Amino acid sequence: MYICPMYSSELIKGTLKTIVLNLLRDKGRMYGYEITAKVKELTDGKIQITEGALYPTLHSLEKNGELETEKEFIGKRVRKYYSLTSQGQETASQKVNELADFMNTMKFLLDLEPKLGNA
Amino acid sequence: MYICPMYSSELIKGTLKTIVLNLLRDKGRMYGYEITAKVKELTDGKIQITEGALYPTLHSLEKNGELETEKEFIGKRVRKYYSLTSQGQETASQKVNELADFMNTMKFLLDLEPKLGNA
DNA sequence: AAATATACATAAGATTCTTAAGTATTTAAT
DNA sequence: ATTAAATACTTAAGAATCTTATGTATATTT
Repeated sequence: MYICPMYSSELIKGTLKTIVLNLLRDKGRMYGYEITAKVKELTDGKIQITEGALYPTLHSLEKNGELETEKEFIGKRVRKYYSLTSQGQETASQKVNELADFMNTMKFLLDLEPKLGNA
Repeated sequence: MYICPMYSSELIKGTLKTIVLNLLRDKGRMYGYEITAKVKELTDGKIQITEGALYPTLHSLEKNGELETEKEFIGKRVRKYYSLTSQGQETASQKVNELADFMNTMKFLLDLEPKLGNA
């Protein structure tokens, strides 16, 4: 079995929003730094979201009405907790379903199994 | 079961080279237009590679020594057949393995199954 | 005291796609 | 016969999204 130390960045591209939305759906609310740490932990370091990728994505999702934020002070330091809006809940479901479907298609395409009818 | 008409472009990004290399490994040699048609057919139209994406990718892979070409005339029209170099064979294997590993990781991450040890 | 971890933000540059336009031959439809 | 659609390739402008780097600041560990 092939073991990959870390995935090439092209693969992460396109799945980041889905990862974030799904994690927030599961955990309720999280802050940015926590998301990077959780993804790294859950994937044994194989997916490491950089801050330069994450924060603009979070801002974009918030601007688009998928996420809402609450600020909290931990001592003197600010934390921004993100959670899904109701629209974000729907988007999360759609994105996860689409990715699951895509992965099935890719599996078929890469295995090049004989094509069966859809009946 | 969710059915997707066509995947959002972010998902295709990052998998195009892998798709092309794998198809060429399976078919021996193909020309560009044939690749777009084959992928569309195999995926029921869910993955439609545009020419603006494919041709630059083929040129890039050739420039990088993964592919080699033969020109053939069909009547007065030129066709460029692409096939894998020995380096391309290796790259194809690596890319497919990496993508398979990535999909396993993503499946785990999206299902959020309880983490099991790797022992 | 210094190094590392926590926690955010953002800008410049790279990559890779979409969209569009261009060229030209061949086949199918009217 | 003429037109439209399919075949077949190329390339450029623009958009999206990531990497890399920098900046700021607090908290914890060595």
